[in-house]
Amino acid sequence: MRIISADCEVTYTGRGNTTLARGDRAIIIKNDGSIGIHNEVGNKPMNYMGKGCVHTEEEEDGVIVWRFDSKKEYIEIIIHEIHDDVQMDVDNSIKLVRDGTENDLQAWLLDHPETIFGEDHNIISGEREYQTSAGPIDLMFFAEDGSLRGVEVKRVAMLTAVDQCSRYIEALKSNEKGLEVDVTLVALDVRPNTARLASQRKIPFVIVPEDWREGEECSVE
Amino acid sequence: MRIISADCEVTYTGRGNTTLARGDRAIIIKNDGSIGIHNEVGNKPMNYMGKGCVHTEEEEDGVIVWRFDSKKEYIEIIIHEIHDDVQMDVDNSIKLVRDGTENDLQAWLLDHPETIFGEDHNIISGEREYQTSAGPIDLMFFAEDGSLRGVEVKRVAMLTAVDQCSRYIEALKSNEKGLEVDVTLVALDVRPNTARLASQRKIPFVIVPEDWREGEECSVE
DNA sequence: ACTTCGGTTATGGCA
DNA sequence: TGCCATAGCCGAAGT
Repeated sequence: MRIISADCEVTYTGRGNTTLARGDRAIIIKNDGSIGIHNEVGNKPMNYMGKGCVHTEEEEDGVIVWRFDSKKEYIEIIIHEIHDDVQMDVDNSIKLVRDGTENDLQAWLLDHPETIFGEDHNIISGEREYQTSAGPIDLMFFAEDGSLRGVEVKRVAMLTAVDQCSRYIEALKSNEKGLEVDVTLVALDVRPNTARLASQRKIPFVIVPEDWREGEECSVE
Repeated sequence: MRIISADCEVTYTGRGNTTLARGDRAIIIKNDGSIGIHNEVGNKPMNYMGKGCVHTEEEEDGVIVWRFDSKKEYIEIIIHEIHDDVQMDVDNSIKLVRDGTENDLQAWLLDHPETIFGEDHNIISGEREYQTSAGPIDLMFFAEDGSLRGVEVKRVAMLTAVDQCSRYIEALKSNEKGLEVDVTLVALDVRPNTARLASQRKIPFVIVPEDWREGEECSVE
């Protein structure tokens, strides 16, 4: 990647419009064609464009103009002065390994329905990504009495998670007529407003302890 | 900011856990204490931490270990070799100016209820951020006949926007008893699924032309 | 190509 | 400070 320190001004046009007045910035141009213009605060660039944009350069009235063009977006940088310009070579084949994602939590919950429904539950089986007319629900458990017990899993549950549950209930009630149906919200963290809304709508929610995996190892012993 | 090209490996612990095997990366440390570890793809760092984390450095068994510590998060970088290490000074006082945001659209719609309700509307007045028990709704218009006509504004409306409308209707109906109430979804783009859900729930929606501001200038003339 | 959804979302605004 | 909603969200997976 190429990293440039420059006195510059930036205009962006595309999904919105932005202008950035003249000043010193760090410009990062990566090999995949993505570009970011950084100030001294935070990880997000002030301006940016995704992979695959085309970089052109020309001189107009004594200043250099860089243009970055994708189909529907456009950045123009007026370069008044370049202070520094370095090249850094970087490995891009090695992938980051994630652990403790929502995906992991889902898989774990599938094997631990007692976390959701209590030790005396009557769940026979369960599956992931059960299809409903409102989209796939994270987990679906099947109980001895024939009832369907859906579960929406989140790391952090906010208001929209409750809305999702409502949509699934709506869909299941109209499609699985005659069957007993409920949907439970399960998360590591449920915000106060979210808990309130869930209660209002009679949607049960369960908070999973942060150390769910450690708890697992203990219970195995 | 300081930018380092280094052969390194990274572990992150906090909201989740990640590991990144040894390889060449670009490490950006900003003055506000944020840090990002970049590969050659995209604008997002592979690993990162927000402003205010504390940087310590020590040597262990011949390799250098950098630690970045905030209250609840933690990054450890094992530095095998530093290829390059540059300092770039950057202006951080100049703000990015945005235009055409949802905020601008809201302000414009407040002055143009006909866009939402048609030329023969009976709106007397309107205000922004009208408080409901489900949070503030973007716009509230007051009609001649005393009815309340809420508007949720989005640039791009997805399913969650419909859910928001439902929440506001829920809240308004229970708190403004006796008054006629409706909520309209207004956006530059309403996705097909979103339109379907809105129709199902009898929530009207309006698509504003992309050139709404230009249209304004024309109609003024 | 487009849509949908998770994310260590980040970031700003407001209570 | 904590909580909520937006974002030019990004990026990935499925269709």
